Amino acid sequence: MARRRDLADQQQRLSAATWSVLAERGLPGLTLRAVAERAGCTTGMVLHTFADKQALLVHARELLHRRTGERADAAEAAADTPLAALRAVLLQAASPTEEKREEARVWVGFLAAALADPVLADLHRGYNRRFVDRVCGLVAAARPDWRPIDCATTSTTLVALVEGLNALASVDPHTYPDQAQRRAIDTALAPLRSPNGPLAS
Amino acid sequence: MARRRDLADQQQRLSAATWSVLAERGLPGLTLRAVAERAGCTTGMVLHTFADKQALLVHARELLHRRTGERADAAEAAADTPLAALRAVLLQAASPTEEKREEARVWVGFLAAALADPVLADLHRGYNRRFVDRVCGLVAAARPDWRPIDCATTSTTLVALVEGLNALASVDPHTYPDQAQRRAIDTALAPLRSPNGPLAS
DNA sequence: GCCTTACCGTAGCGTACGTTACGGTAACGC
DNA sequence: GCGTTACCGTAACGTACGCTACGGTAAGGC
Repeated sequence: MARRRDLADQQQRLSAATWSVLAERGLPGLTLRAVAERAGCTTGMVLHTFADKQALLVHARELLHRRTGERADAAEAAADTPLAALRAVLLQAASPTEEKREEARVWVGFLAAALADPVLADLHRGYNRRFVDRVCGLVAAARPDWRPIDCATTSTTLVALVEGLNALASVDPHTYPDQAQRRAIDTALAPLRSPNGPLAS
Repeated sequence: MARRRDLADQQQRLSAATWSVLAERGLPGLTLRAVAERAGCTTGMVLHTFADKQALLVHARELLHRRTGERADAAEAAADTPLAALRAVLLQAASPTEEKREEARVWVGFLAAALADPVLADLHRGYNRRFVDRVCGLVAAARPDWRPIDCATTSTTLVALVEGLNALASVDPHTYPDQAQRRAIDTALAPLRSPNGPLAS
């Protein structure tokens, strides 16, 4: 035998480098050479760890989902009521940390890549639907008196709002500052605090 | 002298071809050769009409803004009340036509491109701020009793929702069908029909 | 301590990109 | 109708890409 490498660690570090390049240079700047340089290795090592560029992209996409998922888990677990959990999950998705900003840029990059790459599109749909399902469950828990169709509409609305805020703020943080994002989310959550239905005034 | 070309017409046709390629192949597939092939000419003609690829991109971005702006103008003009105008403007941005779907994909592409291209980022910010201003004006007209800060928050919320719906539906139209988009917008417009403030239940 | 073997850096392949130089071609002035 | 001139198709340049083949190197087994 010869020396054994830590494959999982290499995959983690390389997909983190992929992420970093994606956030900084955008989708056109994501090349194997750029990833290798950022990771402090060569393109040979990159393609020994991942079969091809698409495998690297897929792994980085999974990493992004895992990170956001874990943060959502933590936010949800820390809240004591369903409404508070819902608000926490939505707010953390629009949190003002630089790390989150980077994630938003990467998310936009993968969204655009999914438009031309069926594999990335499938991943994106799956992850996004899971996020919608999570939000939908929290909405239903917060408002057990609502019909499922209302919960579904509300959850897609909330997810679209949060992702839209993230996408727009990633390019124009001045127009969409953190405070505005929080206010927007709280405005959208107002119907959940109302004694009426989601569409009633 | 020699034969004179219709520069404006060529620019229009080439940026339409650019747009078409962008919608179909995504940003990575947007090459001068693909644009030339789609426009039925050669790369030489493309680069005689536009100085370089970036000029072509900029012109296509302006064309996208002009189209969406004109449609918003039409929707706004056809409505008889400020609230109806606001709803029409938002709904046309999420209209279910294939043309609009194409625009959504192109918009996502330009959004991602703006993350790495300062020129496109400036254009994006300018156009988006104009859209927010338009929505803000309609909100203020529909609810003259609201404070400016509430109008601003509501308008950024509505714009983020609409753009988020467009972005998500462009990759996953099944999860975000037209009906769901319309319901989401009407849900978000509910506070404007309420006799209370934007944050009240 | 040597041999085997996995690992990965190097170098270069083929391809496609943006861009440019040049020559052919068609229209206008006269 | 002829020369001039703007226009644009052709072809190729340099570059950078994804990817691969090969050889050096270091870590294990015995």
